[in-house]
Amino acid sequence: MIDLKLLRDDPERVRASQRARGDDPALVDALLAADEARRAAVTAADNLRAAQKEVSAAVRSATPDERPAVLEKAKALAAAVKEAEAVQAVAEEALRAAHLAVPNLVHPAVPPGGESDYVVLSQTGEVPSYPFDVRDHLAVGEILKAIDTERGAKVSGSRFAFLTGPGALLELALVNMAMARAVAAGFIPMIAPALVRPEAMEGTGFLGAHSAEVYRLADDDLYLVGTSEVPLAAYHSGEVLDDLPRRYAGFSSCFRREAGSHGKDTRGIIRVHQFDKVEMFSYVALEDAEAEHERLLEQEKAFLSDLELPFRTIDVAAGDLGSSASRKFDNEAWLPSQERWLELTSTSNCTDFQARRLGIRHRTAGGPQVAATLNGTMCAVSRTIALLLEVHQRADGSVHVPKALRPFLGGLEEITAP
RNA sequence: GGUGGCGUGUCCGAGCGGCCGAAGGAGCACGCCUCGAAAGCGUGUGACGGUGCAAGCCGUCCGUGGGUUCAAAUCCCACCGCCACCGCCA
Repeated sequence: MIDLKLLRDDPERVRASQRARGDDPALVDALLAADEARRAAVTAADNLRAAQKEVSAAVRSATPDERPAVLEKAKALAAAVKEAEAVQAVAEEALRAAHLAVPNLVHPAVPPGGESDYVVLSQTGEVPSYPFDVRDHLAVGEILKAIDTERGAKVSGSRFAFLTGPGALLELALVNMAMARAVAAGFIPMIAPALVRPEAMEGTGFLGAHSAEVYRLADDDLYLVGTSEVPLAAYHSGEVLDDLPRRYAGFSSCFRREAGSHGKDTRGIIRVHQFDKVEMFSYVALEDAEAEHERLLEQEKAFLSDLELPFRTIDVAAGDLGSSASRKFDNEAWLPSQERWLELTSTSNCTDFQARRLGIRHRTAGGPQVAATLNGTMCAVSRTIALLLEVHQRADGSVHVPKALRPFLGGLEEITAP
């Protein structure tokens, strides 16, 4: 939710943000109107309530013969209050709906336009060339007996896989490495629930445009999270925090229906319904949000560098931002089998948008203030494994293990076919 | 799943249907005392919304949502959560 005070002060800024996203600026004017309607309703109801309180107090002190008349008056006012409160409730609900429809303000530096209008900020490492025919990650994984998608499909359906032998060990190594780095950088490690209540899902904005992506357990009214951003953001919902920043690194399984991606990335484990992830999540003061965003980005870049994966960093265009994000950086690693860049990690600055929705504030000298929230992927495991297998493959099908990962694999320097 | 108990401000904790935004503590802040501190004493100390240039004024909030009533922290209902015991279970 955007700040309504800001909206009243500078509606044109919000309209401009809408245009940058390719969204409808009329939503802004609808919100302004709803805001005004609510204030009118609140004022009317407040005045009636004040009058009712007064008369109500007079009931006690009334003499027996004035009493019936006062009671009569009180009853009439009570009815009027009830009516005014109904009007207020309707106005408040209308405001809420209009409020939810307006996405976060886009940061001024964000490139305008759609999905393809991103700006490349940097490239780290060189695009590799191979003196042999490269295999894709699934082919490598099958040679090494690291991935079994056929049995994944037999047991659970398409887009499910077993990680076997070295694949399973690779996952544990990556998770441990990601956690170790997060801890060293001051993040509190967390094992987060993967099932959450509707409020957590709503509060983080995942039941809006992306609700078709989300698994729901209808019998229990619980949702399977697509990222531990959800439990980590909801963790402090409704709280006033004494001290910021708070930095968490959450590990959880992630579940995605991939409803709109039929036929896309169907081979291997690049796009699966279930994977594990280590996610960084920061709560900071609003004025520190940009610096924190850089910090998260640096963590992500260092992690990928240490895995010796070539990647580029892009500034995602306004039209491709999620509704909560004011700015988003993606790190895209080189996928040799397809000779293209593939999104591997991502970090979003949600400013105070998500926190306002979840009621997360912190104490300042000037009273409680809405916090800012940011999230960033440390390691999305399945996709990282896919890239390690592809990028570090050798002609004989064996795979080089990056130095930084070796301590987490018992010193193993290469993975070879069994 | 069953039975019983409980949810009040930063925390503990009291609260007869109206005089309760709410006693009393603790904590915290400031002041006095002190060479300094502790102790002691005094004062202050919630959030949100509306309105106003402002001081202020008005309204809402006692887990959440409904209901009864002129009037609800207080009575009724539902839900959520916590605790204890029993059953089941990794």
